[in-house]
Amino acid sequence: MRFSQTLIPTLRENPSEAEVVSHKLMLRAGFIRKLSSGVYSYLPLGLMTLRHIEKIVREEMNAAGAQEVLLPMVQPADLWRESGRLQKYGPELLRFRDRHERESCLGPTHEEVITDLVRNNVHSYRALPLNLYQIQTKFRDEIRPRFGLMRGREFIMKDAYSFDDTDEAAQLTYEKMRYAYHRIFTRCGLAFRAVEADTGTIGGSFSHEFMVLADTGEDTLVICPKCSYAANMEKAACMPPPTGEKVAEKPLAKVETPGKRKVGAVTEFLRISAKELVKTMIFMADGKPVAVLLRGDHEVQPVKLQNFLGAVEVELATDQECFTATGVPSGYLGPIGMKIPMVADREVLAMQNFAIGAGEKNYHFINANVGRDFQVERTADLRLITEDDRCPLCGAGLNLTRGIEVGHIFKLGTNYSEALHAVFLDSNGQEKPFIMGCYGIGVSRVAAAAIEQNHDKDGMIWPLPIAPLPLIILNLGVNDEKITTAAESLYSELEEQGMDVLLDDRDERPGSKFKDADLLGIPYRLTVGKKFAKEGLVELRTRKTGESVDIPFAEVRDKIYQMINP
RNA sequence: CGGGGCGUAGCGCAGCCUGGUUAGCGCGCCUGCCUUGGGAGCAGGAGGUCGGAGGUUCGAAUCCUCUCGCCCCGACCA
Repeated sequence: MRFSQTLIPTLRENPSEAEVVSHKLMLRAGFIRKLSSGVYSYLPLGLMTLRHIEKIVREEMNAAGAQEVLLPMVQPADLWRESGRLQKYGPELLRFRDRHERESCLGPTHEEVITDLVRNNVHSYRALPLNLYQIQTKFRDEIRPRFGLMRGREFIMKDAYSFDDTDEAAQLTYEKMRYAYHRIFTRCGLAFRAVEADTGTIGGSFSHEFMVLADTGEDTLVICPKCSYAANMEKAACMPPPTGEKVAEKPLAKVETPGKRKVGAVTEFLRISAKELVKTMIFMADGKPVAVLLRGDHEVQPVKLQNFLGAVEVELATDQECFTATGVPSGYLGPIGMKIPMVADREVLAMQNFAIGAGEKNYHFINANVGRDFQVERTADLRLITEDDRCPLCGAGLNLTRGIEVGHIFKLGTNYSEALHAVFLDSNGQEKPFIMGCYGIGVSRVAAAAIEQNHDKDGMIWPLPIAPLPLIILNLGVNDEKITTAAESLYSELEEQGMDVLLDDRDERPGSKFKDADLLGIPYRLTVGKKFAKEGLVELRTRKTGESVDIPFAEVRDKIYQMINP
């Protein structure tokens, strides 16, 4: 590929629309251009990277026994009505009518279509297990697209759907996919972790998210450095509190705390730490108030509370809702005399002689104790895990890390097969719904995540397997016959050997070529310039390390070939 | 949808508040000279319905109304 003849519109300055580094760099390096909000065109270099990711995905999916298909992007609304998701999915599902006034939608995902395909064509346990995947453009009408390819409305996704006859078989399929995903992201050259995730509204027994580790990631992960434990913050379990030494219970006392409402103000006033106070927070769970008791320095994890209560929606109550529900102004709420259902975080049980709101304006109690002063019937792990917590499996200290979700695997069970009546006959002639799983990889997001994880101030630094090309050759003497001949012959020989090479044959000054080569992040760079003219040497530089070596021209081909095709 | 901000040349911006010749600047682009190992220099040049529509005015990039698009924060999410 010749730089001069390829559409690589590099930009010297950062486009004002971009906020995150992958977005900025993809625009600057001429990988993508925006058409409209959340919708991007892929230019040659961007597409080359996507193709490399896709190739790895295909190879590993095929190796895991999955078969590639390509499903329609335009889908009939009736199918979505049948699964019940036409209502549930909400405005993220882009709907429209065709010329015959038929209701249609753009596929944000393909559970319905695949289940329809399978129910019409697979009827026997003999055909199972079946695992079908596709690499397709999805459209989700996101409320707020942002961060370039990281959260576009249109994006490329690999999605696979598995169909099994028994739970054990489905479990095996799930494990195969988990293994395939490990191989895929490893082969992409990315640092990642698989974490336990909340199954969310999809339900099902379990789910793992594959997270590319990057400081700029949107999600926070909890990782144990000693054992294999890794989880999403939403899911991360907190160890039950240690049953410490019991100390003597002090008498409960009421103290005036005028105007002290926030934890910080109360503890400062009482000269105690937040760990010696139990705060009472009111949440509205599907419209009904619930009081949550929590150690002063902890925070509620709403998803845990939601799951514990079996609620669809959980929200922190407003001050008004608090007062209406309890008759006490927020800030002085306490468990004693609480009129509404209460639930305590487990950690509260380990506390003694702690402060609480008195349930009366401008007063708190000190030296309160569970059991003596009030009862808690329901306790659970409800709080957000912190850096001070210990691994729930092995007890080691935990690390919190940022990550970007690039893959998600779910065991779906029979949710969709039952809704769409997708059934088969088992060996006993019994009709049964397929046991399904679904497995997604955000292909375009992988590219963005790779940049978030691998870049420096000069530009991208692509891992070799997914780089648009492995090598760029800089001709620093386009007006020098000797240098040009050498660069051109090197280029054509390597291309003949089947290697993708970008030849910078532009009539630009050396500085510009170096800057662009860095920006594009191509792993290896060969410079043919004045050192060649004088001494017959070309410079080989590694983008990641910045290390360079001078190599006699005659040895370069072999050296390159070894490095790039190990 | 709520809050904030921005649309002026391919990119980044100034000008707008306080209306007044031909709308500027840097980068990029084209031509020539010169230069050639980390985004050189000189000279010349092309490129604008000032997002769009309507209004106020002798006169609108500038003031008013409407509208479209984009970005950021929040709720939501691969």
